[in-house]
Amino acid sequence: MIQTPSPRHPDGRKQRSERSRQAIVDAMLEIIMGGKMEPSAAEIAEKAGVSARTVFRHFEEMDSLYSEMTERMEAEIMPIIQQPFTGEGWRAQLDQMIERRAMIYERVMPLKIAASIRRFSSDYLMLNYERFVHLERTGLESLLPSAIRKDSTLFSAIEMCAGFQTWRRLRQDQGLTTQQAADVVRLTISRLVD
Amino acid sequence: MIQTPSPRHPDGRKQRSERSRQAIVDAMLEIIMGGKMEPSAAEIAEKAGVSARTVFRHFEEMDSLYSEMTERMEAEIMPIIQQPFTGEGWRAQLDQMIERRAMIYERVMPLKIAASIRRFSSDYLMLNYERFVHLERTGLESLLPSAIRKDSTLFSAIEMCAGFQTWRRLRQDQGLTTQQAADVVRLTISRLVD
DNA sequence: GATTTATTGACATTCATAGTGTCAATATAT
DNA sequence: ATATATTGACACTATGAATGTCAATAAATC
Repeated sequence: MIQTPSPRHPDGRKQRSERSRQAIVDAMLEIIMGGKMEPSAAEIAEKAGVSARTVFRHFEEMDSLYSEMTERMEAEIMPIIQQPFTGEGWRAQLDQMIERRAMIYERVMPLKIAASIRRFSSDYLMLNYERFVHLERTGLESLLPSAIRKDSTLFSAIEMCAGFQTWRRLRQDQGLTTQQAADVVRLTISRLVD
Repeated sequence: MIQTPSPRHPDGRKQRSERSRQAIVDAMLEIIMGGKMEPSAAEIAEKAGVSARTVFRHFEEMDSLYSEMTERMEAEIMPIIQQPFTGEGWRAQLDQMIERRAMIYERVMPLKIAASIRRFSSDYLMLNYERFVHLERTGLESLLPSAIRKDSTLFSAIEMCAGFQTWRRLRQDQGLTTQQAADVVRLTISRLVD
């Protein structure tokens, strides 16, 4: 990360550099959101309006680019995740969490898929994938009553239902709409906790 | 597929060719089952004890190799799938189907993952992926009573629980044992159908 | 406006992978 | 011994990830 000393009017050359860098990440996001799961550096460069050499001036390797993209995505969804629940009681809060996750997963789906299909050839992406699954689990642990948490089969079932890959399967593999997918997750989880 | 006229004693040269071909598919399976999700043609050739050129003599492209691997896998699991259910009633048969699927999914998991991470850059693998999901669905449709089939939310929930990607998530992402994963699937489906 | 400094473009290059053409080497059949 | 099929070895192309180098361009300074 470039540490800028924040002068009164920053260096125009440094601003140009930062514009290039952001354009590259923007291009990556646009290409993946547009449905191409495996953009090449050349494609990203072309969309960003820079040369391929410049892509590798700003990002040491493709993994760095995925990393920046992930940070951008997480910066976007963190405010949603960190919002306190308004519901009274864990059931109402669980409902809210499911609702939020549906929205979040829908938003980041192409990016998550793009990263996940590369995870076997990238230590960084594999660790990041595992970290996300871990966050999914701890998010539930912080919410569910101890009786459910202690029942590992039940807890794992809820964790499975509330995870990104399950959402992706409902939406992409089973072809459900956002509403239908949300209905399926709600139904399954309600049967498990009741 | 090579159409052999089945002579009394087949041509030694043709037998040699067939041995090479099987060695290549065997090598592919061994490398993937050994945990390397993205074997290169060079790696496959080396393990098969043939040259890389020979790999591309027998298989026009890598997709053809995945195709043969898939056929090999399906030939192996078809007898299990086609076995008639012994249980009385759809609930008992559903239990048996879940049991069989757990076994089948466990067996083919590395191959399925290896194929699935390439599906966005291969029409063949994408179609094959979608065909598999379709088979998962129709397998359930042939078994479940019409009341459940008509409730699309409920049916989709069961379909989700009984699918390969859910099994993969439980085993790989959530780190459950085969037994624990089967317990989760049984619990979730029993809550849905009861 | 000239000069300096930083950023980028253009190009050649390497390495890995998928894939192909060609010819010699080897295995098998006659 | 000769003919035929299969394969190995090698050179090659294309694509993608990545790097080195130098000129072109943009921005800052004098």
